[in-house]
Amino acid sequence: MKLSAGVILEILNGATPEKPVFQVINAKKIESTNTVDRYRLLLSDGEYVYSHVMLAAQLNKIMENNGVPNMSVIEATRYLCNKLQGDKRVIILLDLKVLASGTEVGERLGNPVQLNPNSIPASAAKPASNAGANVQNTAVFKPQTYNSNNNKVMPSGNTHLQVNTSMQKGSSPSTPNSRIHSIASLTPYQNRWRIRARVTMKSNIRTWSNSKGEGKLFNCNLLDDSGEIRLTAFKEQVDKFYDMLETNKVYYISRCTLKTANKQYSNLNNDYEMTMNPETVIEPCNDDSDLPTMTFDFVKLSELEQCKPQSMTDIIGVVKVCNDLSSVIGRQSNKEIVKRDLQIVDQSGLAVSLTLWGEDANKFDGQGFPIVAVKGARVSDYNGRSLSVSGSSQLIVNPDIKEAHVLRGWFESGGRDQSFSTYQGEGGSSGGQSSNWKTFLQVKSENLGQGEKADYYTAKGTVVFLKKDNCMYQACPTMDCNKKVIDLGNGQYRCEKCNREFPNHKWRMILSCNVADHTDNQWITCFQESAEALLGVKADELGQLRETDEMRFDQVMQDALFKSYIFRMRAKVETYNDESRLKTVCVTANTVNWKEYGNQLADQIAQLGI
DNA sequence: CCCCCCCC
Repeated sequence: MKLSAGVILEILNGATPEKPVFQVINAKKIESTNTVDRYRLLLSDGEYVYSHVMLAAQLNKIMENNGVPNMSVIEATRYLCNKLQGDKRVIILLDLKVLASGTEVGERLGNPVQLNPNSIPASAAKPASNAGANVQNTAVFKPQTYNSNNNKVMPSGNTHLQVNTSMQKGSSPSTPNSRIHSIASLTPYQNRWRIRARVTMKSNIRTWSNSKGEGKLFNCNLLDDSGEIRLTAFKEQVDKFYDMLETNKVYYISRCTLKTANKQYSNLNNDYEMTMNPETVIEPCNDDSDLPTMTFDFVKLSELEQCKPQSMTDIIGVVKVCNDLSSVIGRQSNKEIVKRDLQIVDQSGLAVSLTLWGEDANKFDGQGFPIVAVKGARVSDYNGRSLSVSGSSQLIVNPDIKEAHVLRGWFESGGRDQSFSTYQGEGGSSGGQSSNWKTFLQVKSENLGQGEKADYYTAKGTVVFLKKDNCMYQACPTMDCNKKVIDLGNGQYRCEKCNREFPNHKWRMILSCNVADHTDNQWITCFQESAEALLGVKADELGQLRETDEMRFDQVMQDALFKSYIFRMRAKVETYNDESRLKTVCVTANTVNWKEYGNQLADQIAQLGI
């Protein structure tokens, strides 16, 4: 009996060969309370064994009549391969024919090896997959485990996270609750499982309030030697389990709700995540010495280029520069936040900025070139690429793991003296500043400003239109108060914000103008300084002109047209009266430095790679 | 059911 050797890989890579022949190594009933039960198969093609295989529900009858005993050789008359979130693929058998019963075959055919669903090798038929995909799964450093309790690096036997204990050992329905499942084997299609896992991260309790309601929650990350998963508790379950769950301790956990993880918010290597429900059972486990305490999926600093901005990734580096504490005012929170910028380096020859916030920043000691590992660092495209330790990140200083020792060895034996390259904003040199050069067409086609945060970009543009109506107003003369004043007519001007009258006012500008480049045009708003730069006149002087010499005022507006500048812009969609539109504020407008701009163009041309 | 994690 001949299996279609290699056919699993072909199917997973998009091919649809006719009537492939497989061996069913094992079948397991996945019971469901809210839909029909399904069967999950461990399928072999003689070369590979694949575990993400489901049987269409209409074939359940065959299974129930024991029509496909283990080791049966089957022909898949009809089948399909579905892509799930995270590029996972599941093969679904729609129709099958038993060519030889397992009772006759009796053994595995060939010497198939388990295929890791997280990293399916390409076959000749592999279609182009999406570029820029999360590179975490292809990190060059293998995930390692270590045990912080005894500070010994444990042997890394856990690099393959696909091990599915329940499938490999077969099901034992007589004791469904006593057997321990591996985290990697959990799917939303099972409802009877129990894991034994270590809490590697526990968040604070957070509250929320939005249009859908309000409540409180916390998450924690769970780890066993097969993989990791995020667990979230809401409301009642927060009260029930928050104190009980402690970081670094091990628990038996069962009866949580599994759902597909939103990769945007999770840095864990799991397609699913768990939510506690009223049935959830958690018991402490004291014998925890065998479980790993932390896994990393390190990405080299030179590989950050392939990480999408706003994604999370695990990184490790030597702190070459530790800057002093500083603080910023959060744009949305409007509160002062303490931060510290580090510059970290690794063997890949890159130096990247890593920002610590709050307590992490406060207590960080940069003496002696410490090594920092961050699980779930946020990647941003500021200055090309930079990193930030976010709330769900875990920062570990001088971790006792193999990668850290290798890094230390490299740094001490010459690494510290080598020169490092840095990421640049698009277009290369711009005095170390993030430039992010865009044409106005790119601004539109790339949907700049459509995200949660404002987008900054640089563009060369020519002023083609100025709205002179309402381009300036009489403002409160108090420093830092730019509130429009009310002309009381008696020579007094009232500021509602400062709640007082003044004998004078200052002039403030809000200049709407249209700027164009060779691709498109853009309406922008220029406030005081940038408006003065475009008009070549101070606001107070222009205000005088407007009141005393309208001809010359108009002339100033006229003269400002058709001049070119390098604009620094902040773009953000704003919603007003249910209508949302892109608002672009000019941060600075500088006269064109032609030598610099020429170099800039030359860089862009070079990047075309012609 | 959250998903904010900040700045240039």
